[in-house]
Amino acid sequence: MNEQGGRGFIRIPKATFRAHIVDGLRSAILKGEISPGAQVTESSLAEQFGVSRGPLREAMRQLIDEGLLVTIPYTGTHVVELSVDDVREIYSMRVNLEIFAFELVWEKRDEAFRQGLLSRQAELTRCIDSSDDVASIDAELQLHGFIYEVSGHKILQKTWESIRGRLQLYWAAHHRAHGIRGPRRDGHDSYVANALGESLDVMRTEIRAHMARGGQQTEDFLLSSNAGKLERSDVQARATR
Amino acid sequence: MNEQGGRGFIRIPKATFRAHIVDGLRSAILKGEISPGAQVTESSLAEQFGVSRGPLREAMRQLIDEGLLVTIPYTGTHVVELSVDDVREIYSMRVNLEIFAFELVWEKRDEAFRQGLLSRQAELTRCIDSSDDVASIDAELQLHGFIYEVSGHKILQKTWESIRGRLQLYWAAHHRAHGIRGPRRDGHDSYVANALGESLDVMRTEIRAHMARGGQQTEDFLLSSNAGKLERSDVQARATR
DNA sequence: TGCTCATCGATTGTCAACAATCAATCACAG
DNA sequence: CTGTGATTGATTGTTGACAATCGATGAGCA
Repeated sequence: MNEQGGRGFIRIPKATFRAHIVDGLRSAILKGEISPGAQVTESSLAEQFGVSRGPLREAMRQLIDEGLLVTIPYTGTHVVELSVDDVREIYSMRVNLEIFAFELVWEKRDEAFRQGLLSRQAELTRCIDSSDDVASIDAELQLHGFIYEVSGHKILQKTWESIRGRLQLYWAAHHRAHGIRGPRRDGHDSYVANALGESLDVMRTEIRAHMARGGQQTEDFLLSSNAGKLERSDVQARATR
Repeated sequence: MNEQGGRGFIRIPKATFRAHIVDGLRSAILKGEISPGAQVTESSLAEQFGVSRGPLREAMRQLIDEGLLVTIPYTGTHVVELSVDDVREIYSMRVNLEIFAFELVWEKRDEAFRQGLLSRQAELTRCIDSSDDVASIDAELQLHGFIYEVSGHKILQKTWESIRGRLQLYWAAHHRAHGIRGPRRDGHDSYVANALGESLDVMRTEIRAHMARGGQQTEDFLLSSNAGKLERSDVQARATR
């Protein structure tokens, strides 16, 4: 894990240390600098971030809430491990949430919506064409997240954010394991086309198909890479939020 | 998980102060002992619960995440205020979540499911008949929550829990303001009947109608009781999570 | 060998004091 | 009287030290 040279005396990092640490730690987890299953201790992280255990503790608590960390009282805290069931749940939930978001947005689609969707699609295409896998993961999340933003539904948005982290974690692990990640560009082309199309029912079908493809691919990866890790379920069973 | 018989007499969960405080504080908020909009300070609560500010702070952070508290850095923390938009969002989200839950459960409905649903309906009816409004709120939440439990979908369950608190807060405030709360018993009778019925589509319609009734009732209450409270939006605009 | 139990190191949980920030107040000049 | 800037009290943010708990280790013994 790389320490960014000393600790810059840049005041006003974020209104509070906690928010700053949350971003840094989450980023480190999603970038794979701390691999799934690895233990993270408050003391070492506090030293790395140059703060005391207090704010760091609260930051970890938030990441536990986001489902990126798992903790066992008085014992230890680990980066969450991949689970096939979790991935199934995430994708089935995504189908549900994204259809709901489109139902909210459908009648309010305007030129700005069209532009926003197309620009994000273009960015995603660019990242795929240049084989920048890490950036393409982010671009894909930006594309899908756009719908939730436009919906203006705060609870829906927060729910999306609560699963986005784990989704990104799965994708990032998938990328590191398989070298190439390869999201289906034509899949997103038809996704965007239908999102701008005439029929909401067609879009519903598109979302289900879109998620089925992505979910299946991720499941296959997990089944192959997770064989023989039985202690994980044991850890999760005893874990508390 | 079964408790090992060895020394399993440690009755109190007492695992951590934080969990205990979260329950106590949330209960106090939902019971109205701290009214919406009231300020809660860490020091006074710490003294009240007989603990230091550390664990209490983490407990508050969790309730902030649950949407029961709102905090402004370095300034203060308040019990969240009712907002018409929030209620709209909660109810629209509930329609979505509960339909999803029934889609998951529908094919797996068995005798245990039927029994669980009927017993909770009976409990709700009993509370309504005895005019125990506070208990009927809890009973209604138990009835609806049962669906999410049975679904076995952890993310869906957590999402439901993340809005349940605010829903309960609204209902409790409604009850205190109007004296009588009066959930529609026949509404729940048809709800349960359709939940045990043959057609999933009918159940979808039932859920939409059920939420429309409850949502409209709560909205009317908020519009009448919240007139002239404009500074609230100001507070929420500056609040951070 | 195989089992029990005390011990030890590691990690999280808790505490009380100190620092930073904000909002209200008040003196004061125009 | 009105607006403005310093002051002050209140509240959250941060810190380092101390306590409680857990899992592993190894000694002791049948």
